[in-house]
Amino acid sequence: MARTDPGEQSRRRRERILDAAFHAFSTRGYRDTAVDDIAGAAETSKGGVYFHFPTKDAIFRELMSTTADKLVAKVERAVALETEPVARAEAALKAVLGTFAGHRTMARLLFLDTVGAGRVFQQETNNLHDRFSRLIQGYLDDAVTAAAIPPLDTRITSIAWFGALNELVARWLLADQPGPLEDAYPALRAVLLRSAGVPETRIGAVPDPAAGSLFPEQPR
Amino acid sequence: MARTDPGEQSRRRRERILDAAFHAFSTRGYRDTAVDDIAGAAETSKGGVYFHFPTKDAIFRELMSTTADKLVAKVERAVALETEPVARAEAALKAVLGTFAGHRTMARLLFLDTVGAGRVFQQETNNLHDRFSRLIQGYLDDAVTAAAIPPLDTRITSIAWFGALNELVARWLLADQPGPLEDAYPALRAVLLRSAGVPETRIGAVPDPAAGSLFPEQPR
Amino acid sequence: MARTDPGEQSRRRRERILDAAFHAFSTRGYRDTAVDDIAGAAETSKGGVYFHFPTKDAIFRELMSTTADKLVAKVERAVALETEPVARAEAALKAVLGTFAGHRTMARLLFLDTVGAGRVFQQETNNLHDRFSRLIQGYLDDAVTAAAIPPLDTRITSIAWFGALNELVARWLLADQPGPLEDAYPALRAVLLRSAGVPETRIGAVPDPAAGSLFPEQPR
Amino acid sequence: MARTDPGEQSRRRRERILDAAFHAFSTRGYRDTAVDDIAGAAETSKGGVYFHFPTKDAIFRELMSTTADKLVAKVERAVALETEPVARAEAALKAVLGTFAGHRTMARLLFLDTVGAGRVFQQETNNLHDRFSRLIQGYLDDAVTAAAIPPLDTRITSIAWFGALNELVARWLLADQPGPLEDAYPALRAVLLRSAGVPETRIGAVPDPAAGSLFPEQPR
DNA sequence: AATGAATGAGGCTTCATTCAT
DNA sequence: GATGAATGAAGCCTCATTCAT
Repeated sequence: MARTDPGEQSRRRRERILDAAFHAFSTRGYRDTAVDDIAGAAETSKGGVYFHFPTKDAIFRELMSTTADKLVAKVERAVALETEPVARAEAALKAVLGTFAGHRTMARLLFLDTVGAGRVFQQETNNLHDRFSRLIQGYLDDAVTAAAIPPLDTRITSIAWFGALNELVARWLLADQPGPLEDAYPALRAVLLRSAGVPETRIGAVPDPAAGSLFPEQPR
Repeated sequence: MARTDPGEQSRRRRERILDAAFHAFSTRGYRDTAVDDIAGAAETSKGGVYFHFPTKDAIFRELMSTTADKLVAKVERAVALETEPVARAEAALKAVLGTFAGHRTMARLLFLDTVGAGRVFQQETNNLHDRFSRLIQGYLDDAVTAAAIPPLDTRITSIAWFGALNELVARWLLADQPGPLEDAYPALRAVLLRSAGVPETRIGAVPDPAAGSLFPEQPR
Repeated sequence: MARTDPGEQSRRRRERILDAAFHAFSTRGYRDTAVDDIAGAAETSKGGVYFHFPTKDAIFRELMSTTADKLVAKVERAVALETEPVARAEAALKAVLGTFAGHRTMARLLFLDTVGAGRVFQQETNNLHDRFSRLIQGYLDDAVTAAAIPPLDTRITSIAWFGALNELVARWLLADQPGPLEDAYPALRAVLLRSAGVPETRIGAVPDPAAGSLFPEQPR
Repeated sequence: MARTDPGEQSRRRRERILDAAFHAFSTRGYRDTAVDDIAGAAETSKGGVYFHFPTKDAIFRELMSTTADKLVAKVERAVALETEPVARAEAALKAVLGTFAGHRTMARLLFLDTVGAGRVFQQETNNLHDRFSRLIQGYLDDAVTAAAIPPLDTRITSIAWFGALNELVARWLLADQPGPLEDAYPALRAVLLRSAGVPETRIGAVPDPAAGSLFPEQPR
């Protein structure tokens, strides 16, 4: 009689809660999001939320890790299309930037609120950042091995890359009326490739962006 | 005959409160620090805190801005000792890293908890990061003008620099048993200078650090 | 099969809170009643109170208006039983006095604490008093139209009536060991009817009260 | 050397505090006036206030009684100028109304905030109202004795008079844009004299006021 | 599975009063 | 006499979590 498995509906409800939480956390931050808000947005009740998740922070944690999973997968798919080491690094960079450009709230969740959630989540944050920087480090190591770039401290370099990316996205998120995030790509690419010692010839010319397009100067 | 000005003691108490708040915010974060905690640590009462400050976030704001002031002043003093553009940038970098190395909690306050404080402070955070990245941008612009480095997008580059620095410090703060922060300096210096197009000859050789000294691999 | 509607119990609890608040406000006044007191008296918790009402003053407001509603309804029912204008006015008077006599605390809430609640409620108070005096004014206007009383300033007269009533009740409330409130009815009736120009013959003889029965002289 | 008695200055300061308190209590009410507010307005410090008065409510009490004293004295002076009983009552009425008309804040203090101050002051209020109604009662008793009015329950009547007066003043205070209080005098006089059985001939014609002049109907 | 109601610890802020200087 | 600083008891409200139905 049932058109859907038993449990199918439950799974759907669970998903609705996650979506609602995702949106709420991204918008208002962890501390400023009440479980009631999530329940309301998911069109269920507080009790309903607690049926599917043991605590508020379990929701947050799950969101953090699945979101990161998605992003990592996306990066890996993009990287797999390239073979040349530097091109692979570029692909990773582009994938990340492109994803955030299209999913402002995802960026917000991953990059802005991790600490905001409080000390409980610092380990979580640590893991997340670690995961990403090690992903980058892997590509850099490959490039070193392939002699595409000189030997260098790939640990520090990958941290620097990730930090640079992070900061750029964060500032873009907080800016009043930012231009498209992708506008920053050429300049960022140049900065990062240079920092890893990629030869200038490989980098090529950097097109001059419409000055100030990404972060218009606000009169203030 | 009074050994202390009138108000001298009051000022001292105010300072004690700020110190206590500084430590508490740095350790536990804004949201997880109760005014009672601050009062207790400052050996006064809640009412005493409220005599000196109108609200909890006024304390936070004052701390943020004076701490930033101190750091900026320190950087400017260090930079003033150098004349050659790249050397100036290096001095700035070293000053920041050195300061944080010696004041772990200051770093924590400025770099980790800004967002944690909640959306009220995002503007504050924005200002802070902006201030620092523009400081860096100034030095980069000078270097471009002096032809010490090729023309480049100094806005993006300075954001990248700040982000790289930020991330490095943050990871150092969150690491379990990190080595001295200064150990990271040579590698970071190389990465950043390269990213700005400083010629390889000017950068010189990067000493090989004791592998993994800064972030010892944790079995996990 | 449930013996009680869903929500029935909730409504009961809500009512219990209102009752408790009513009693507390009437006894100690708005400012001197803590939400904790209300919760305690309603055998629930502070949180329970806040589940049913958004703020403390929402409770007060609801109490004010429903109490006034009840009283107005009572007066209107009593008045409807009479047709002759002066008799209607008398009925109204008697209904109010009788209600207060039986519900000391209701009187207290409506008449003593309105201002005590603070300036926020002055508008509320204004409305309440206005409502009552206009009710009276209506009856007086009818009486004028029916030529039962001479033309007069019914606005001022109704205010005077309400004030007289108010003061009498207030003094009765505050007196140490007052006699029954109804004892004051004959004299008050005479005073008010006379004030509206009702002919002496219609008023009739005023029975001599046991001297001082309402407000026994206190040695002091 | 001193041009003023010792203590003269102190007395002046005390007076300044009372004035400031008077204004503050009248404007914001007892509970919403902080001792700091009083100190500030009196251009002294909190400690200064506590040098002159033991507690906040002592200030209030003193203000209440001296203000009442002044008003009583004024009434008695006005009454003393008349000999005929009804005229004396009229004089009292006129004096009170006239005083309030000129001292809106005094009225506010005496009539609006007495209960607002909380239960501590209910006795105080009781005394105040009692004092006034007995003053009136005295004049009514004289009038009865002089056979200017028929025998009646002067206690209840005086309470009614006071209540009527009180309510009229209160509504005038709370009205948005009330006309001059004195405009209400003729009608109020008529109401009250009639209520005490003063013959219609003695009352005379009541001039028709500009309709609604005292309480303009507000569209709402 | 879901709901709404209840709980109670904890947070920020206010303010009358006290007191050392 | 006066001042500013300090105290601490309340007060209102929020919210993660639990639970009976």
